[in-house]
Amino acid sequence: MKPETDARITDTRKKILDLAEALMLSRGFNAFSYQHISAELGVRNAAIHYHFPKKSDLGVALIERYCRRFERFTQAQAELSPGEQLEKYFELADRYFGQQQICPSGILSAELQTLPDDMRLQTQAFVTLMRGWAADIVRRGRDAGVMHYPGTAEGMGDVVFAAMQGALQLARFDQQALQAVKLQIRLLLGCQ
Amino acid sequence: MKPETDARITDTRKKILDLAEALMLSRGFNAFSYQHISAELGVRNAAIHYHFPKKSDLGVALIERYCRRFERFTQAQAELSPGEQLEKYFELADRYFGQQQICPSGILSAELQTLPDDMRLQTQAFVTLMRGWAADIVRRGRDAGVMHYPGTAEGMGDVVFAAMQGALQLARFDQQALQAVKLQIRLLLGCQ
DNA sequence: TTGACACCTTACTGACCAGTAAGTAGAGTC
DNA sequence: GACTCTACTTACTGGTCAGTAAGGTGTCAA
Repeated sequence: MKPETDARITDTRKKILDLAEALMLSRGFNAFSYQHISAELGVRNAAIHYHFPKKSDLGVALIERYCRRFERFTQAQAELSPGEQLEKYFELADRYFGQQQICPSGILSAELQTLPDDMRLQTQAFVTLMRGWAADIVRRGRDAGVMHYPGTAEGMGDVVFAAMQGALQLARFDQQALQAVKLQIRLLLGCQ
Repeated sequence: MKPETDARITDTRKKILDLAEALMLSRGFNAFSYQHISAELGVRNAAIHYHFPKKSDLGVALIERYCRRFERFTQAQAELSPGEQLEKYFELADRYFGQQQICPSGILSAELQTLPDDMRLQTQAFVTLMRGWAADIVRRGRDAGVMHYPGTAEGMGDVVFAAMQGALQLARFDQQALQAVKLQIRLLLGCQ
């Protein structure tokens, strides 16, 4: 039995992923290069290719990490009330906003047509996770009697997810927009 | 007095703009090149540079055209009822969806950090137009007693705008998502 | 002490990119 | 028939990009 799995995540590899993540969320996947990363990291270009032979390998690894992280995130929130879960969902967006970034699903779906197939599939999985969680929150909110809205939980979840993704993009022009959209969603869910 | 203004819009120039528009909405501004356009148009690369010396000139011209088009669009709808205006707003999105495209404000805000300054300014103007129109619709809808929602018209307008922008991106993964979001927005506005 | 391996480096390739300079063909003007 | 302007062309530059091949170095295990 080998103690591998996550043991082989070297320091450099993690730093590459961290830098690539920041670059992707602020500039987009197509708009950053291995040069951007290697210059910042103080290594040569080929060092990045050693860890991620193709750029799509880096992209897939990034989204996989998002998926794992988001699953840990939802599991950690599992015991909270739906209202608190919604606020945690909002806090995710706040964190992106604070770093002048947008939601990974926003960038990736905007660039989707130019992404390699493996990245597209992985993106789809990530979007499905985020969408599902939004629907879950509002479904449990309604079941618990603390959220009130017409239509289905899936429909309302999609509106919450889509509006938050759009709000992060809007916030690039108007700093207040994210707050405004969060407030309006709370009002629409009848939980404020 | 010269009869200029729009008279100098040649056929080629218009074709370039049309092709660039389609490319931008499906692939993004950074992800298409003058080669894409010239190959499709059967001219040489430099012909595009003749009409649009820098790529940012083409970008600015594109967004300016969007602004003019959107202003004509809202003026043409001025006499309709708020409910009908909302449906026209939705039809805009349907048209993008039908061509596997997303909203220009979606692409441009996602790529914003990599865009030249002149394009950023123009994008801001376009986003302001679209946002304002969404707020106008729901404000007049409430004033006319046909739409009902908590909070401010600006907040509700932002949610509608952001949700539609997000929905077009979501629709790249799930064909039903756009319909679902439109339906939910109608329900939230109490006009269905 | 030797060999294997992880983790880099140097040095390169070929593709693509935006952008430019100089020339040309045709249409319209005086 | 010379002049001018529009709308291109050919031919090129310099930069950036992802990706590769081959070599070096330090660590660790047998």
